[in-house]
Amino acid sequence: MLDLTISRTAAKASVGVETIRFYERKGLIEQPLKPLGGGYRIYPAETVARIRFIRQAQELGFSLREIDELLSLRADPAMDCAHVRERAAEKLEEVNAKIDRLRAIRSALEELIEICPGRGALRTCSILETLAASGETGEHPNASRRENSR
Amino acid sequence: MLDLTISRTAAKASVGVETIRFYERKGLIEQPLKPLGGGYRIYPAETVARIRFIRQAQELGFSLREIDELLSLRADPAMDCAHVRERAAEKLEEVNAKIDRLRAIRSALEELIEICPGRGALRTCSILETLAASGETGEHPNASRRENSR
DNA sequence: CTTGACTCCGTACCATGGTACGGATGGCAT
DNA sequence: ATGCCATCCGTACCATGGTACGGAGTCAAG
Repeated sequence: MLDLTISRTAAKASVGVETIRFYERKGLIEQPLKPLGGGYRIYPAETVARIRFIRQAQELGFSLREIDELLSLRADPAMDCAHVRERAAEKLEEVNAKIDRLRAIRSALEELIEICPGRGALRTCSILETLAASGETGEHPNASRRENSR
Repeated sequence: MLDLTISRTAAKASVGVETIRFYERKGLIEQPLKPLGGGYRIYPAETVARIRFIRQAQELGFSLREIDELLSLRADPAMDCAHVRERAAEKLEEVNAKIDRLRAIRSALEELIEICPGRGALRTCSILETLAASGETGEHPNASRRENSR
């Protein structure tokens, strides 16, 4: 198989060359050493998987910083396992919360599809109304002092 | 109940005042009319729900443009129902894809948590390795030559 | 009728996540 | 040895999604 130069790596990972360099600068992927004696860098196949993971995680609303945290979670003898476990559990909570919210949106979309062309379609219904079950939470540490009187 | 001025609306929705103005400029929420005879704008309660939805959807990786599309999906007599249905079905596909990817990440995290502190922990395992099942797909129409767009 | 907090509006600035550009260098086929 | 493309590296620029700021107007209490 052909060596993974940067442009071939980029093509396999479905990103541009500049994106790979950008991730290297950000420390998300490791820049391979230049071959001794000069020449071009060769990337390990794992880099392709890593970039793909980055892009997928981004579409799920994780920032590059968070993705870096996810990627550095590894169970190996060089890591403090209790720490890894703890961080993984936190991430797991976030992921579960996202799944729940996506499921709520999914239900709303399904209801919309079901209602829409059914009969005379005289019923009105938007995503927001369908989602109305979503509860009230706390206030924000911002704005309006003097909440009383008026 | 007290009138929802912009700062009270912002507090209820857990965002800053400036964020509301920004969303108005972008057309994501409608700016209420100023009361005739001058004075401050009063926001309908629905705006709070709308803003909360926007923030949640953002955390799920939707852009403001996409969120606008989601919010404008409504089954009502003024809309072309077949069109709404079609767009809703597209969004539903996206949402399902996101749920699937999150589930894969969840499994990886669970495996990590399970493996990590178990025994001698001599096994090495990262999220990426755990996710290795995620398949290879095609190449990108990118790479060599800088003449492409996205 | 003054004071202090809030609104309104325009414009400027900021962080994140890239994209593009340009000059120097490397690889390789003719 | 000469093109021609790709790599390398630094710097500049860009879009998105806000955040901050300044000045003028508004409201309500004292």
